[in-house]
Amino acid sequence: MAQSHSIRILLVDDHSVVRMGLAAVLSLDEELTVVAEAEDGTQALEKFRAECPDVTLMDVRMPGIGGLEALRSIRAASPAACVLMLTTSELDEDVQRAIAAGAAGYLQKSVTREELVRAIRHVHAGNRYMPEAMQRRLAQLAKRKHVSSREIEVLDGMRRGLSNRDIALALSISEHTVKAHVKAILQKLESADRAEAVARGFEQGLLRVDGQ
Amino acid sequence: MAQSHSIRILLVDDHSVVRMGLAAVLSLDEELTVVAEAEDGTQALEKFRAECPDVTLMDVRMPGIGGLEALRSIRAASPAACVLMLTTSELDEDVQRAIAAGAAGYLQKSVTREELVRAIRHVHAGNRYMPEAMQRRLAQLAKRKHVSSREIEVLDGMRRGLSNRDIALALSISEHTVKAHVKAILQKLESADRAEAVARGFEQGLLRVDGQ
DNA sequence: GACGCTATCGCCCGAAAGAGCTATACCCCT
DNA sequence: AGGGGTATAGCTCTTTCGGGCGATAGCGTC
Repeated sequence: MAQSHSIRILLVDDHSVVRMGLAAVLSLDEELTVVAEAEDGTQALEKFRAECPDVTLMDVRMPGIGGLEALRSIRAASPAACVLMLTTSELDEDVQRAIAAGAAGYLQKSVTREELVRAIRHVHAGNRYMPEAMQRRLAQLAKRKHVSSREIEVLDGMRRGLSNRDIALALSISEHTVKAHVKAILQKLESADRAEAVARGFEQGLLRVDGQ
Repeated sequence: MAQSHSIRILLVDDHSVVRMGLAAVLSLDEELTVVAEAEDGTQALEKFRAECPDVTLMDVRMPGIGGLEALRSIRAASPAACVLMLTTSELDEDVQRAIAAGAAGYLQKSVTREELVRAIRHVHAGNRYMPEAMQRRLAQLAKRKHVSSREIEVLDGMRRGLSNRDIALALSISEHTVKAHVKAILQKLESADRAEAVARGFEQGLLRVDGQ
């Protein structure tokens, strides 16, 4: 079998157009072979198990089980899995999470053919791949204060227009505690009031349009 | 020339991967010819002028001059232009604006090859093309109360954490007027307070992560 | 074990927000 | 000419918010 020096690739993206684009780009290189495609996280895990690809190219944002969860599942099933994450938007939060979850690299979809191929070879060789723009973003991200999960629950209450008291009721804690959380949130997000905090939440990917 | 029955197409998308995917999809059909590609709004207008394509496939969201403005420019230059807008997210606000700006149709990037080709033929024949999902979205959208541009300015002030007085100063109007606007915004967006209003603003595409 | 971070709970207080009410002037469309 | 939407402006009142000042307890790390 002459496949030993061929890089076997799994494509995961909910947009068929993007899958076709990636397939077209990759087919130009003899060494790269797309062995399977998936259009959501569940399929991705199935195909991964079935094909054991050398490299997985996966969109971060997908309906249903998102790319991040799929990444975690894959890495759980096969810790050595080599997964390159793709993103349209550069929603910061995701980059960090993906790295933490063991992504081998992170790319924007605006990537050129050359860089994409380079990235695939790079991660296949066992390295990490992170474009400069992303690195800068990560650096910025690292500067940001970490917002705890409890605080995000409170922030989500604000986003839904709840008063401190209502949030307290919803979370079964005292209003004073909620105020303490709100205060911490405003500090961490450098916001003057809850409205700005909610805006920052969206900007930083802590809150999502599609309802978390 | 046997080109009379060939549909000449201009592709506009900032993601090269997507352009290649579209090109790959379209090349499967003999009748469809991609005559040019552009990766931003400015280029789109240039290429449009140079090639006078029968159909333009354009992404809504692009860096710099967005797809909507490009659409307007093209329609201004050539009112009969046939432009199909493509979108990743289904950010509601844009659909409506694109229709208003004279788009011949609206597609999501998750579209199948068949539907894409059908859509192109359809609009080339002079019809409008709007998938059911989009139509439903438009219907929902129509129910929403229209937020005036002045109100969006005020909403943007809230998003930046400004108090009513600060917004008043920034817009050179009285604080009372700002309060009136805020009240109108809360009503229209069915929000309990400014925090929820800001959240709705993001959800409805009135506010954007990338800074409007 | 000490430190840091988090979650929890407490009080006081001034400033801001939002509800309720009214009113004028403008523009566009019918 | 009239009606609907918008922008502007004013008033009062109650609620909420956010700042400032605390405190205790748990959990993980160094």
